[in-house]
Amino acid sequence: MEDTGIRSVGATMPGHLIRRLHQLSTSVFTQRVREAGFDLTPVQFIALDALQQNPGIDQARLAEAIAKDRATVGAVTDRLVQKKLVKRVVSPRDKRARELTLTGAGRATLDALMPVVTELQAEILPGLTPEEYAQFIALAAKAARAAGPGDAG
Amino acid sequence: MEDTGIRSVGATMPGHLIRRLHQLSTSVFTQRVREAGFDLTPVQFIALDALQQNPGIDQARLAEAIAKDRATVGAVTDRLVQKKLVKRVVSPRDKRARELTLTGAGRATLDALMPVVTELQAEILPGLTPEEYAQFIALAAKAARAAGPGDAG
DNA sequence: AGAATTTAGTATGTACAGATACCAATTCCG
DNA sequence: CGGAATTGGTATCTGTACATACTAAATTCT
Repeated sequence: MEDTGIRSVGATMPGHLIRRLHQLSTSVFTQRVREAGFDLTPVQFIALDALQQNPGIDQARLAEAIAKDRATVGAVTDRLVQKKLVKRVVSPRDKRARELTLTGAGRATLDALMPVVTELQAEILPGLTPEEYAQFIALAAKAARAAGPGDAG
Repeated sequence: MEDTGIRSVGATMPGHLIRRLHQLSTSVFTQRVREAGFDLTPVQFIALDALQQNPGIDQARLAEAIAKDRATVGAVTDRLVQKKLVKRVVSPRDKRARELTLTGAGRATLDALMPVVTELQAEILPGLTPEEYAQFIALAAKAARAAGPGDAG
């Protein structure tokens, strides 16, 4: 790669840095998961994880757990149902709600992917020492916690 | 908000934390900018900033500067041209390329927004002390630099 | 010069992500 | 109990974001 003289932008802007890390994280995840023989996005994975930890919750509850809005979760759920990783049934207690559970395939996918995802996490923040990595996680978690669960809507 | 017993997910996963911060950052930016009387997304702002620093570059060069792919930059540029913040002309040297420059309105928008954006940055990482904030920026910048400019495409 | 490769931009398709609006079902409250 | 407010889900719209594939133009290599 030759030097084009183009200066990259936003090197000290937190928003831009976070956006960069976000796309890096997504691309590493998608690539490694595909190499493992699966076709699953980060959000789909997080949703499966949330459903394993909270079986039978409805879409609004899932949205809360993974910090997305209802419309997004509806679309993500559509894809997971279509891939037969999640079962969606109308709640007998509340006809508006749809209760979500992992299918056998969903559980199997999550089990197979968990070690892959654990291993890929270091790649998401390349060039950091283990101490720096831990520090970054701690700071990010603190900021995310301070932001609260309901801020993004 | 009452406790529903739903556990949130991914509290130690860097990818999920980064995704959370990304949405927080976007929502803070959009809200503050709208309050200032403008209708501009974070990516559109970064693009304007890049064009001010590198007037006359083409879309591929802009994509490189802001770390997006050509297709995305094409769409973003469409909107900036439509808003009359950017002028797009076919390069006389290379008939494939389109040279981009800020219009007067583009420069004015950038000037008006710069202090707003500077001020809003602290809000993107709430609950961090100034030292922690600086630390986070340093770590994020280090990781982004290690990732390299061409990794996400 | 001519063929092969690379590069710029666009088109299309998929997938988040939030805003808004809407319907249906439920809960709240008088 | 019955009207009002809330809640769950969907539909639509805008805007990233990337993959792939395609055209046209430029560059490279023989």
